[in-house]
Amino acid sequence: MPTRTGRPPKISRAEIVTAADRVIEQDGVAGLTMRRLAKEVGSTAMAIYHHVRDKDELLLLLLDSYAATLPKPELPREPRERLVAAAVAMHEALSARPWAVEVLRADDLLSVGALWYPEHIVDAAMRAGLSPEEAVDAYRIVWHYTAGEISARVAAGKRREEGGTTYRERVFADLDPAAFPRLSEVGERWAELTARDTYAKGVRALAQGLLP
Amino acid sequence: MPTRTGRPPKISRAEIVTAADRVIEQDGVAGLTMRRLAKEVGSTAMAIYHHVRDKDELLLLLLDSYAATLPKPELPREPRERLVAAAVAMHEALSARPWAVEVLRADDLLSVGALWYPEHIVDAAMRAGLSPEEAVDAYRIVWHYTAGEISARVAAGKRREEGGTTYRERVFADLDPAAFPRLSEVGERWAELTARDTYAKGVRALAQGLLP
DNA sequence: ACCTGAACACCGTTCAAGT
DNA sequence: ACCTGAACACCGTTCAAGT
Repeated sequence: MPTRTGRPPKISRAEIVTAADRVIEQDGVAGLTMRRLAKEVGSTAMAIYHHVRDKDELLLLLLDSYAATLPKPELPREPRERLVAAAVAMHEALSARPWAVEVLRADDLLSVGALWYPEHIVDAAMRAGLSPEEAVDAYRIVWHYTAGEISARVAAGKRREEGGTTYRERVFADLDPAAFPRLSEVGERWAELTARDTYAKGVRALAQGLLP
Repeated sequence: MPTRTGRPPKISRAEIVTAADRVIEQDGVAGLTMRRLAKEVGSTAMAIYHHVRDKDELLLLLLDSYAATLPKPELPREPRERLVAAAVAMHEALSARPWAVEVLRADDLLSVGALWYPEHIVDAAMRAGLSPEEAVDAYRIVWHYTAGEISARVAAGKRREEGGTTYRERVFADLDPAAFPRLSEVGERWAELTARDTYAKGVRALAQGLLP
């Protein structure tokens, strides 16, 4: 074992990661800047680059550290219910850290610690009788739906925070009933209807449509 | 009609919008900066602010101008097929301008000119026998899936461009077969399997699961 | 009325120098 | 080996001044 020499470190990778998590909790991902993070760890922005290659790597570290804490619930035996339960668990994990979706969108699969979810969704699909290829398709379809739902939820939250009439409201306000009879029919109830949580409904539909 | 006085304009809103579309076509949304756009219209960044409130408004204008050009295909009569066809058309429209999803994620509905899609998806769902509430749920679920699929596609494209081993590949490389038997089984074929276009398969599953 | 240039308050990151 | 400060090359946007 080589003797470590030189100046002893003031900050560690672990410290940086927990500080970053704290910053995101307070100010959102957009609030996580290298300078702000430096302040949080009581150092300078440039010191961080000595422990982490760049901001992207930091986000991946953050992801892994969060993934490690995820619960691995007992899943029902019946294949269709099993798939739905695993998907709902994945959705819950992401709901707690919605920024993770933005980081993960790059890959249609979660980080190391979160492989549990795809594993069990693929497993459920295969237990239901799908081939490996079909099971992977099923997982990806569920993932796209899940990621899309979370993204919309995040965006809707931001919109509500900012307040004011949204583009959507203005669009609905001067809607031509002749051209859009169905949307006009729903009309003003749109906001109320779109606030409902329909995630589970969607996964159940997917499970029914995808599994034999 | 009041007489317009003062310095005649050198650039117009329409010019700005078409220039912005050109910039995005060449350099992607990330490449669309006010300074870059100014160069494209042959003016200064600040001149643009005289025609457009801010960058967000510019993106909405861009969206509307694109939406106006969208085809409105004849749809099949049979409700389930009708829903699938409308969704596929929406997916195609977004595939051609993937940045639109990023702008639209804010609202779970398209811009004025693109209302055609939700209108017909809701219509198909109601023709199939769903209540207005259920039909809106169905639309939103289809929208989340569609947006998620496009986002993943965009991200995958970027990843491929940048090249090099991705995080995902590294994750798969040292996969514990005991902990993740199903994923290990698929293993190296993952990249090949996830490259397949499964959008239509997903919508068909949704249609089957959501409609009576 | 429309356009311009300089400037502000930010980014992530590099570089050369310190301890 | 680790940290620092100054600096670079960017952002979107504001402001005061020009034509």
